[in-house]
Amino acid sequence: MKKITIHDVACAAGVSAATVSRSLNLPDQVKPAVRAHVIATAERLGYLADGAARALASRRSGAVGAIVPTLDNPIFATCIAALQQRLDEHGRVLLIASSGYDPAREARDLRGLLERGVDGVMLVGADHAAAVWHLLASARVPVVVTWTTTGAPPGVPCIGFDNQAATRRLVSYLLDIGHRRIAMIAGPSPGNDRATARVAGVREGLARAGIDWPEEYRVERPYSVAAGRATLIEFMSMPRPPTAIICGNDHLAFGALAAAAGMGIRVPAELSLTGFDDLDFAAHATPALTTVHVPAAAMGRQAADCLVAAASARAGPASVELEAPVMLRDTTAPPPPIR
Amino acid sequence: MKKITIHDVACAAGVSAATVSRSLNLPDQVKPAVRAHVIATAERLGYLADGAARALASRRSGAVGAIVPTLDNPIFATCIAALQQRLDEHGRVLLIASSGYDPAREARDLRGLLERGVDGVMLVGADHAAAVWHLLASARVPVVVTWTTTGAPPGVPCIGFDNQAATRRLVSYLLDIGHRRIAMIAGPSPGNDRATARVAGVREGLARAGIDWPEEYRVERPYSVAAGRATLIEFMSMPRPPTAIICGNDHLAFGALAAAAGMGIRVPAELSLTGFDDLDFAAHATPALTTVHVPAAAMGRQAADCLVAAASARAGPASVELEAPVMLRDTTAPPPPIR
DNA sequence: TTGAAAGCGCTAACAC
DNA sequence: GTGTTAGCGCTTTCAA
Repeated sequence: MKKITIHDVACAAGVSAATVSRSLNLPDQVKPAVRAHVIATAERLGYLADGAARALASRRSGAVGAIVPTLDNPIFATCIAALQQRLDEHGRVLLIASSGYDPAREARDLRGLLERGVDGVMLVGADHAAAVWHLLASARVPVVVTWTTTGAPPGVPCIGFDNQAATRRLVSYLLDIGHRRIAMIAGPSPGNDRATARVAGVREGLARAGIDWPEEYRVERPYSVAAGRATLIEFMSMPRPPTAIICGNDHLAFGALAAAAGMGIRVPAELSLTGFDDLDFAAHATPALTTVHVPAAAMGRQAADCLVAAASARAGPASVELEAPVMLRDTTAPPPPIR
Repeated sequence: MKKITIHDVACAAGVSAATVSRSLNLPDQVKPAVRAHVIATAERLGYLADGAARALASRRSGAVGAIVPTLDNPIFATCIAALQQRLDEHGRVLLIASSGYDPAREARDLRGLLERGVDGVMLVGADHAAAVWHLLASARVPVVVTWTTTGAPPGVPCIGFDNQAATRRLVSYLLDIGHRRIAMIAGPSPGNDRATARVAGVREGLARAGIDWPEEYRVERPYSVAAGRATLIEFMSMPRPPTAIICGNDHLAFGALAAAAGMGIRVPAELSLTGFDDLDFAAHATPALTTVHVPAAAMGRQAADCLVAAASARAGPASVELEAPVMLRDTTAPPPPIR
């Protein structure tokens, strides 16, 4: 028993292949009775369309690609989950790749996606290898940049939020409640405009208040619980330790929180801690983590809509700026009185 | 400027299209000098192969599909991350779908993947709609079942672990340290053989010890932090509350942990709690969560290898049983003395 | 080792 | 509304 093609269905239904094709794809161009009969026949025969042939003839694949830094961080998984679900509703499938924060690998993976004929691509951040933009341009495939609102080439829509403003607000809040010695455990900046913007936000917030930000209060670490743990110990072992630590993401903050507990440092009474992402568990940590809520699911959904629109009509894809509110919870409080 | 095809490259390089194709796909069937020249020309022209045409002619797409219940649970995201990475190393791409634990949606999504011509499919669990197995069989596509070692149709390899044995071991441990009133917050059983097996493991462990398991000590809840929270309150409000609660996954356990804290119940002194999955944060919860380690990344990696092997050779794909060790941490201890 | 030619299964003009 | 006819861009026998 060999593969069933559109011809087999056509023969069995007593119509032409074109009519079968139309019954399936352009239902209202075919007489209802015929269409019903064709569809029933296709079903009876267990016909499964050949996507390759379809894509070759119609010049679109119905697939969308996405490249994220990693799927191991739930914040990206959440975005991808939403993207996938929305694409599914549009009858599209999702091709996914992860770069591991490596620009070269990203370019290579993008090539792979493009060769598979994706009708659109979602990227995280605006900072990518030149090859990425070249490939995208020469393949003439719609792109959407997420997680940021700035830095994308002209014509590329962004669906994101303002990373810099978010940490700036965090700093304002900490200053308001009395902190002056604020440190930051930032994420890796190479190829990561979000991490860079978050640092800039802290710097900006401090500068606006006329507060100096000593070099040693700012370190760059991989996004991991272990790094957060180790770095908190470093910070708190300084002769003049910070009273508040801003972490580049929630993983770092969880590590810092655990290390503080281990060192017997009470959070928030003795030390304030903030995260970034608002993962599911942030609200359930003990104490509950003050953090910035990243609208991951919303970005995924809107990216899907944007790409589907761009693929069908030439619906001028507009950029969207989403909210990234500070979630004040229980890891922040005024600093202890100065001794 | 239109799309560059293999013919353009052939012309520019002064060879035939066949030679270009071979230079790219079967490099050692072509004289090194010619090959080098062809590849350079392709590069210079910015040639990007058309996957649809390639797939149509060669009858394989280089894509693998995976359907997971949800990507929003990091345990599946971790598996997918590993699967994707390994496929990437093999030059394959990953098409991903999520069923939301809905068998009908799973069948529909599988159809979508199959129509896109995936060369293999990874499924979670062995309990699927009949349509799923039919589709797979008639499309003659290799499948691999993960997360379990039993229940798959003959000939379908499983790369998983023994869910039942895992919770049985958990129960043995709890019995050993003195617990007799053991409750369970199980996950939704419909279409979920893992959840069912985990309940069976608890039942078996208790039965082996000759201990009765009252109906009211076993409830089924959605896999969410909120459900864990609410259910713990229910359990602890019973006239005769359990001294230990086994949660169907870590999310439920986190919720239970938070609720216990809220109720002023000390864990593990007054109540023992266990999870299942061993998410990143399990080790960093306060107290650190005793749970079953699910080898999500290992399953993803091995599933990738299995599918790639099955697609190229007919390498009899073998089932693999992985370890799912109990991670004893700080949420379990002997029950309080009987008053 | 290379080239010529025949499709792969489907869609999209274009006729009828 | 439906059928006919060309390809879509590539791989792959088969000959040379």
